[in-house]
Amino acid sequence: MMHNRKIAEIFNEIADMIELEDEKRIFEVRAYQKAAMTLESMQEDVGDILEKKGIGGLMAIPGIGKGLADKIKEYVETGNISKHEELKKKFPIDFAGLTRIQGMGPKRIFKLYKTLGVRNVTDLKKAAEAGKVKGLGGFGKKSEEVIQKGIRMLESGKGRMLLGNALPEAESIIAKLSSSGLADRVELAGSARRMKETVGDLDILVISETPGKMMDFATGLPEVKEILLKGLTKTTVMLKIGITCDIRVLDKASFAAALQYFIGNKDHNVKVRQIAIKKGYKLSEYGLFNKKGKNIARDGDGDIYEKLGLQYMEPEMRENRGEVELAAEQKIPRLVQKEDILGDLHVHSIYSDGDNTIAEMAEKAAGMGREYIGITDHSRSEYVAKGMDEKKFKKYSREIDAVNEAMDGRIRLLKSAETDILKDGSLDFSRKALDSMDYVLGAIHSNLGMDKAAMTKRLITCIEGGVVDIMAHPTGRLINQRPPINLDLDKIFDAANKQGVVMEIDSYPNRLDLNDENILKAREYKLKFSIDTDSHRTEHLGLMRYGVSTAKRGWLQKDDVINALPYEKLLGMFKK
DNA sequence: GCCGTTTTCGGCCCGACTGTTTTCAGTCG
Repeated sequence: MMHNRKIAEIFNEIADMIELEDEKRIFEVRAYQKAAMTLESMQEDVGDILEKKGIGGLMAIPGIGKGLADKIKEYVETGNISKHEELKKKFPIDFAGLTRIQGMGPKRIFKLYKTLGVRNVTDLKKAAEAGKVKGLGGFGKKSEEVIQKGIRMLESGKGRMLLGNALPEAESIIAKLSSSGLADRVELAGSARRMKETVGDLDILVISETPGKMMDFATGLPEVKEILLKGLTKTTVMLKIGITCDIRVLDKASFAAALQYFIGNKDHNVKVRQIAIKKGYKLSEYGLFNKKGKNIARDGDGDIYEKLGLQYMEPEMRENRGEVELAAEQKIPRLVQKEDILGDLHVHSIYSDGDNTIAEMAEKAAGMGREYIGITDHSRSEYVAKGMDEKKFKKYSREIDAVNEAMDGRIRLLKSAETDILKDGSLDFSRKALDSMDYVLGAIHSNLGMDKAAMTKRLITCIEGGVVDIMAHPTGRLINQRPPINLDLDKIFDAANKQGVVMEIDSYPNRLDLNDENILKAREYKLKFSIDTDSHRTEHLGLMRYGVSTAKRGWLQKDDVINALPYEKLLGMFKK
C-alpha cells in the first residue's frame, strides 16, 4: 500500500486551505507544497520508512520536520489527518480535483464555491455550461472557455508521456526550428533534457532576433494541434501527439542562465540559487548578476556552474539528490556515456517473440559498431511470447553458432536465453541447457502478484542457486501500465552482491528497469549493471540511449557497467 | 512549517502571461 501520493494530495489541499484562511501564512503553505512534491517523487513508501526507521526516518526527508512527520504518521496509522478534516469542514471543496484543471488555483476555486456553490469538477462543468461563470467579478467570457477547455483536457486523461514517445517528437521539432533560418540556437530543456522516464511537457529554448517570425513559424509546424498561448517570449502549443510544448525565445545575453534554469529541476535550481546568493551573486533565468548588477553568464549552462565554483553536472544528474553538494567539492564522477557501451546482452529473434532473424539482429548491431550481442530468446514457460522448449533451444543454439561464424569476427554472438524464474525460484531450462549458455539471463514473467515476502524469497532462491548471471528487468514494472513486483530490494541487492549477480537496466522506454532511484540504491551494494535494449526488432537496438541516460540518472560510471567491457573481459564476469 | 559553517529567529526564487483591469490578481513553472 503506497501512501505517498495520497498524503501529497492531502498536503496540497491543506496548503490551499491555509492560503485561503490567511494569506500571511504563505510560507507555511509553501512548506506543505514542497513536502507534497517531495513525497510525489519519492520511490520509497513513507509507511515503510516509518516502520523501519521511525519518525526520525521521516524527518530525515528534506522539507519534512517534526510537524509534517507527525501528520504522515497520523495518516499511516489512522487513514486521515485531523488538521485536514478540520479544514475540510470550513472548505468542503475538492481542491485536489479542481486544481488539476489548468488555470484553477485556490483563490478562484474558493470564489466559485462562495458565489456558485461549486464543490467539485462536476459542479464546475455544469456551472460553466450554464454560462454562470462569466460575469462573476474577475471571471469573463474567456475564463469560462478556458475552464471548459481545461475540463475537457482533464477528461481526455493524458498524463505524463513516455520519454521514448516525446523525445523523438522534440528532436524533430528542434531540427525544424534550427533549419528555419530564424534561430541562432535551439536547445531542449526541461525533464526531457534530463531524460526523465516520463515528461509532462516539452520545453524548447531558442535564440532569435526575430521572435515574432519565430513564433509564427513554430505555431505553424505540422506537429501543432492547437495554440494555447502565444507571446513574443513564450508560446505554448498542444502537439498532435497529446503533449504541450513551450517555446521560449531569448536573447543571446540571457541564454546561458535560461538554459540552466529551464533544464532544472526546480529543487536543483533552488539549491544552485542559494549558492549564488551566498557568493554574492543573483541568479535568475535572465542571467547571473554580480554585485554591480552586471550579467556575467556566457555561452551555456556550464558557464553558470563554473562561475559559481561548481563542477559541471550532466542534466541527468540534476534532481537535487546530493549532486550540488558533490559538485561543490569537485567530486562529480565521470558518468557512463553511450560511446562506452560495446555490446548488448538482451536481444530477441524470431526464435521467440522477436520480428527479425538472429542474422539480421547481428548484422544491424555490427553496423552500429557493437562488439558483441547476447541472443536471449524466451524459455518455454513464456508461451505467450512463443518461448522455446529444449528441442527448439538446440536448434537455436546451433543457429547462434552458425551466425557467429558467418559474421567472421565483425561482431561476436553470445549464447543465452531469457530464462523464466519460476514460482519456486527455479529456472525454466535443464541444467544441461543452462550450462551450454555463455551466460544466463533470468527474468520473472508470471505470478506477478505474490506478496513481498514470497516474491523476495523466490528471487533470492534463484540468485543463491548460483546459475543466473544477469537479472533482467528486475522489478517487472511497466510505466503507466503495471506496478513493480513486491520486493525487498535491500535483501535482493545484498544477495546479488554475494553471488555476483548483475542487475539489468532495461532500456525499453516503458520499462527502464531498474529505474534511476533503484540504481542509486543498488549502487550502494556495489553491484554491477548491464544496460540492454531488450530488442525485439532491429530498430530497437537504438534504444540504448534511454538505458544509458537512466544509468546516468543513477550516477553510474563506466566501471559499473559490464557491457562497457571488451569481449574477453566481459566473459570473465560470468559464472562459467 | 522548515531550516541553519553567518542564524534557533528570521528568512523562505521570481518573473511571464492572461484576463479583466484602469494598475493588478491569479496561476504557473
